[in-house]
Order: sequence, then C-alpha cells, then structure tokens
Amino acid sequence: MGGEETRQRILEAAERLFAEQGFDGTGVDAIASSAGVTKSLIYHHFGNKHRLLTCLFEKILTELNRLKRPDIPLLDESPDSESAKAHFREEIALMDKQRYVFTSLLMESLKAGGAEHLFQVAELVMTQHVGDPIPAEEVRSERYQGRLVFEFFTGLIPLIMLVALRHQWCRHYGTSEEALLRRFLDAFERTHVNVGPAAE
Amino acid sequence: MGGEETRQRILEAAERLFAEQGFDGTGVDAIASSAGVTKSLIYHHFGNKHRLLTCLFEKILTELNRLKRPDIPLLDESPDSESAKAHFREEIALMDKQRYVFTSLLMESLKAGGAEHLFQVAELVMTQHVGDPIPAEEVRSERYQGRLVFEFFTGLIPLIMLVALRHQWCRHYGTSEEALLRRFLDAFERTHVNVGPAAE
Amino acid sequence: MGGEETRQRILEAAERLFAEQGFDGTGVDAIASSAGVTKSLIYHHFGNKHRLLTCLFEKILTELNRLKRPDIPLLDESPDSESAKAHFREEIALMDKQRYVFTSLLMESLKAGGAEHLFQVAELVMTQHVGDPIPAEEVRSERYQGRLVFEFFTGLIPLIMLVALRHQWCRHYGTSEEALLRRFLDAFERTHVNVGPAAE
Amino acid sequence: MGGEETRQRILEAAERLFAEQGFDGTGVDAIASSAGVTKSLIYHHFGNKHRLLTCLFEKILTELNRLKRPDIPLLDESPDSESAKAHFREEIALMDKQRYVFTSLLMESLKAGGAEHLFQVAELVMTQHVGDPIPAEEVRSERYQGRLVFEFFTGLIPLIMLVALRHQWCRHYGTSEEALLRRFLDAFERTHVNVGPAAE
DNA sequence: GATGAATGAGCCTTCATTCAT
DNA sequence: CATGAATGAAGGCTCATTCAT
Repeated sequence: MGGEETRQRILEAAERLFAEQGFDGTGVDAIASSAGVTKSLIYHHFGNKHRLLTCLFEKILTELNRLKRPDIPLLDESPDSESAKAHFREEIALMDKQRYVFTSLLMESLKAGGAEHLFQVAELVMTQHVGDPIPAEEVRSERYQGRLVFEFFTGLIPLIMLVALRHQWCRHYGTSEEALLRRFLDAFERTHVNVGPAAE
Repeated sequence: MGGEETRQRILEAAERLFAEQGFDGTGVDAIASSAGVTKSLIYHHFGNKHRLLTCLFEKILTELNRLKRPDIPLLDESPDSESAKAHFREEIALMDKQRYVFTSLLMESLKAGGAEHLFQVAELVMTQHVGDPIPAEEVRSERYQGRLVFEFFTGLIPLIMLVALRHQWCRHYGTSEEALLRRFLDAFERTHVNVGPAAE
Repeated sequence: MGGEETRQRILEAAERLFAEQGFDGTGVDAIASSAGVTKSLIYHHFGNKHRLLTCLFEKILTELNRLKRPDIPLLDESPDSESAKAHFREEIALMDKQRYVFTSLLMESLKAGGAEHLFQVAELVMTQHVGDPIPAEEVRSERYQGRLVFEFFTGLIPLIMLVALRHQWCRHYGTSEEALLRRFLDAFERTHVNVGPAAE
Repeated sequence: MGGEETRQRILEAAERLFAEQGFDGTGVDAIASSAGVTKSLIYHHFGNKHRLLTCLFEKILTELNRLKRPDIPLLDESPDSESAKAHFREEIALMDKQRYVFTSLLMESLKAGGAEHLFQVAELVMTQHVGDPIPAEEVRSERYQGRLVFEFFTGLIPLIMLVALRHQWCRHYGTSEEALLRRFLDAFERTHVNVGPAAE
C-alpha cells in the first residue's frame, strides 16, 4: 500500500473523527476501521493516540506557513467594502479546507491547559497579516497585545466557529450555506470595515 | 445530608471537571470523588452521565431567563462608547459566573450534532436583547437570521471565548486579567459601537 | 394500601418477571416499578430478593396441597382414551394458572444444586396421585423410584414445558393455542393411555 | 498461544459455567479466570457476552448436523423393546456429551422470546429422524406439527432433562447413575415402544 | 407500613497500548 | 510494513442491600 499513503489515510480518518466526536470521544479502534487499517498499524506509524492530534495541529501550522501571503491586509485596513468582502470570502474558503482540524483545535483549546496550539495559530496568523515576524520580546507589548486580542477574539475565533458550525447551523435553521456565508460577511463587514483605529 | 444539597454538590463538581477536561475526558469516578459522594449516588440522582450535562445546560437557560433584562440594548444600538463599555463589562461579569458551563456548551457544540443547546442559548440571548420573543415562523426570516448571525458570531461567541480562555490567555502571555479585559473591551468597542446599520 | 395487598402485588410482579427474564436477569428495581411500589417496601416485606422466589415456590406447594385430589388416577391407570384426555386437559388448565411459577421452578432447577424445589413438587404430585403419603424410607425403593422417574420425566416435565412454552410455540409456528393443546393431548394419549405396566 | 485454542478454552469454560449458574448468573470475570485468560481477551474474540452463548448454540447445531444419521428410526417405529432401548441408550450417550449446552439451551428457552434456538434444535432432530429435510411450507402442516409436538414434548424434552438433571437426581435420591438410566429407559419403553399410531 | 437517600461490590464493556510474528 | 493476540486499567452503569425518617 505504501507507507506514506497509509499515514495519510490514518490522518484523514483521525481528522474527521476527532472533529465529529472529540479527541476523547474517539477510540483508536474507530480510527483504524474508518481508515481501513489495523489498529497496530496506527501505533506503528504514530506511536500513540495523542501524536495523531499533534500531527494534525502541526499540519495546520505548516499549511498556514506554506501559503505565506504578505499581501493580506490587517482586518482593519481593508480599503473598501467590496474588496474586503472578497478577501474574507477567500480566507474562509481556505480555512474551510481545514475545518476539521480547526474544530479539534478549538475543542481542545477549551480544556484546561489546552490552548497552546490555538495561541500558536493565532500568532502565526497575526505574523502573516503584519508581514514580519514579531520579535519575542515584543509579544507582550501593549501594542501587539491590543492587536492580538482584536485579531483573535473578533477575527480568528468567529471565522473558526463559522467553518466549524456551518453544517449544523444550516441544518438547524434550514438555510443554505451560501445564505449563511452572505450573512456572516455582512456581519463581518459591519464589524471590520471602516471601523475606528485601535486605541493607543 | 438532604437530597437537594447532594444534587448541587454533584452538579458543581461536574461543572468544573467537564470544563477542565471535557465531557468525555471526565470520569464519573472523578466527579464522585470531587463531590465527595459515591458514584452510585450520582446515578441515583441523575440516571446517567449525560443527564449531568443536560442539567447544566438547562441551568444556564433558566438562569438566563431568570435575569430577564428588557433594557439591554442590541449590540449595535449602544448610544456612546463609555456606556457601551460599561454595559459589556457587566455582561461579561454575568457570563463569567457561568464560565464553566459556557465552556462545556461550546466544547460540546463543536461535536457533530451537538450544537442544539448552544443555538438555544443564542436564541434566548437574542430574544432578551430584542425584548419580545420571536415568533417561531420568523426565526428563519432574512431579517431575524441576519441579526442572529451577527449576534452569534460577533457577539456571543467572542464573549464565551473570553470567559473560557481568560485564565489560559493571561498565563500564556503573562498579562493581568484586567489588562486582557480592557483590551477585549477596546476591541469590542471598535467592532460594535457606532458601526453601520445591518444590511437589509 | 394495606400490607397484605401490597405483598400480593409484589409477588405477582416478581412471578411474571422471574418467568420472563429469569431470576438473575430480573432486578429488584424492575419488580418494584412493575408492582408500583418502592424498592424499600419489597425489602420491608420480604427481607431479600431470594425470599421472593422461595415464597413463590412455597405458594405452589400449598396450592397443590390445597386441591388434594385423591381421585386423580396415576398416569398409567386411566381407563379409556376419552376420560384420560379430559383429565389431562383439566390438569393442564390447573397448571396453566401457575405457569409463571412453574417456569421459574424449571429454570432454577437446571442450575447446579437448584433442583430441590422441583423434586419436592414432583414428590408431592406423586403422593397426590398415589393417595397416601410415601414414608420417607420408601422414597428410594425400587418401586417408588421407578414410578417417580416415570411420572417426572414423562409426565410432569412435558406438562410444565407445555404451559411454559405455549405462547412461544404458537407464535413461532403460527398455530392456535387450542391446536397445540389438541396435538399435545394426542401425543400424551399415545404415551400414557393403555401403555404396558411398569417393569418390576 | 494461538487464537483458535484460546477460543476453545473460553467456550469450554463458558459452557460449563452457563450450565451451572445460568447465563445471567455467570460473570465474564468468572469465565475468564476459569479459562485462564483475561477478560479483555474474551471480548477480543467474541465481542460480547451474548455471542458466547450464540456460539455454543451454533456449535450444537453443527454437531447435530455432523452426525447425520439417516438410519435413526422415529421414536414410534422401533421394532422391538431391546433394540429400541439400545438405540435410546446410544442417543442419550451422545446428548450427554453436550449436556452443558443442552442445559443452557433449555434454561434460556424458558425466558420470554428465548426459545428460538431450542425450536431450531427440535426441527433439526425431527429432520434427522425423518430422513429428508422438511420443506418450509410443510412445517405448519397438521401432519408435521403432530409429529413435532410428539417428538418435542415426549422425546427431546425428557431426554434433555435427563442429561441436565442426572447428577442432581442421583445426589438427591442417593441412586447410581446407572440405576437412573435404567429406570428412565424403562419409562421410555412404556411410552415409546409399541405405542399406537399418531392420530390423523 | 412506607419512603428516598445512600452504599460498595460487581456488572459488561472499552480503552490505549504492547508484543511476537 | 504489517498483523492478530494479548493485557491491565478504567470506562459507564446496575446490583442487592441498608438506614434514617
């Protein structure tokens, strides 16, 4: 079958199951049978269950790094409504491809001491928006923290929740995915386009 | 000891442990010993593990209903910056008391088919902000859905995340809780005070 | 409610449930809720679960004693086909009223060391057929044992099985209860009417 | 150790314990320690407790099928007393090897809805006696049902009870197993040799 | 006579993991 | 690279029973 393909099959199965049932709610057996491999093979390739999660989280980091997009404007710098919306739409489309991992990332971050990975992702996104990597000693600075809090709580989190809850929302309210996306973009426009500058 | 007090003790233990370790990551044994009761007693009072969660979720609903506050303005109707911030601060203080339940609520909502309770809470909050209960046939209307999406993704979710991740954020970035709160309010001011009207 | 009526309600519930699910398969909780009383009340009246079974078995013994019928012929003494069948029919009708207890009696007798009660019933039936109580020292005699083995394995056991499996047989084979009874009587006629004398 | 041998060891332990204590009265722990394996291994091989029983029941069916004996006469066709007795003796010896399974089979059949397996065995035995398999549409026919009722209630059931209660009977009455067998054969001779033809 | 709270042992089952092949 | 057997701890839950009221 080829070792690398097997690894991928396993990771894909874990990705979906962790998102659907939670990490603790998913047994290694379930992953194995969903991936069509034996349980032992998972241990052969990954050593233990937790490393599966780590691999997924690392995958998202390298993915984000791969598509380094220095042209992405900060949320509050979008020139006008239409180009901002188009940009958000694209952003959402990118995140949507990783929605399973984002879901697990959020789920695990809510547990005590489990937010490290989510914070890492937040900082990476910040860096991409700003362009240059932030020197470690500046991370706690008032200015950086102000931006980080803004990006994180009003930007990243709502976006993750959107891709994570998309299906459930549409089924629950009987709306189409496109309608939800449109309304979300409207909301995001109100909160993120032509808003005042950050407090100093 | 009195059955009602026992019930409370169990619920409080479950509330904290579910939030810290997740529902699936928390054993009934752990709840029992944390509450200082026997495992069987939990089953005597609640029947099964899942009903513990349900009770917590219902508690939050009745709590929210109890403090019906018809004077709460919609997020986009706050008159000026200072009174808005004061209002948000109060709101956050209220939610903070229930932060454990909110954390579980969010965590479970991310699982496939687990968002019902979160949606219920969202609708209840909406209703309170609007003043009148929304007739069932209007829930799917364009106007209501627009508001709901806005309230949910840019209002409720960031607020829940704030109270859920507060401790972790401060420990991770070495900031004080007050500083985080101030920055969050600044961010919320930018996104929710004097923002344009909802699209029609 | 009256203590005695309560006792009866409990016994009736136990009688049915033990027969349907087995003694070990029936919880005291199930008996309590089926009888519409609290679990504690069962312990108040009977002390422990096993005594419920004992009471049922004793009930059957006193019942059999109550209707002492000295006129009942030995199985092999029925004068002619028709009167024998009529007699069997009556016998079956009587046993049918106690079919739940007979079912439990048989079920428990199959466990290691659990046949004592069934043997007691067998001896009682023998005694009734013979007329006089058998002196203890004669129980092991060749003549008595010959008759007992005959009565037990070709008489009592098939009869108990008939009333115990009646419903299941009819449902499985789609026949009426009357048809089954008729065929059973035909079979019994062949084996028990005008058969040779016991070996000496 | 080899998976197949393990399976056998487990089945043998279950066979004996189920017969001695009943299915519900036997813990998986008991089976495990009696078989000298871990509890989890039982679940590895059989999935759940009930499947153990199913396997035992299936084993008896395949066993009966294996020794297809087209020469076995119907119970009522034995030519003379001595050859009939010899035949019964052989039959009993065969059943005795499976007495544990037969005991469980009978015990479970008495529970509501639990007789399916026993009926299956009955039909299989009938088929063997008759020689040709019975066409499904004839199973409910008067002629077949008459024979089945006869075979079942006066043949199979007494035989199962004999092998199931043998030990208990002998201990209770202080007789030898040979003596019991002799008396049983005497009884069976009276009921099954030179008896009238089936009613039409 | 009757109740609801409380218990501890045990239930069947699943878990993540290891090992020999 | 891949497997099936095997394990020990823990999982959620039910059990028969006791006790204070």
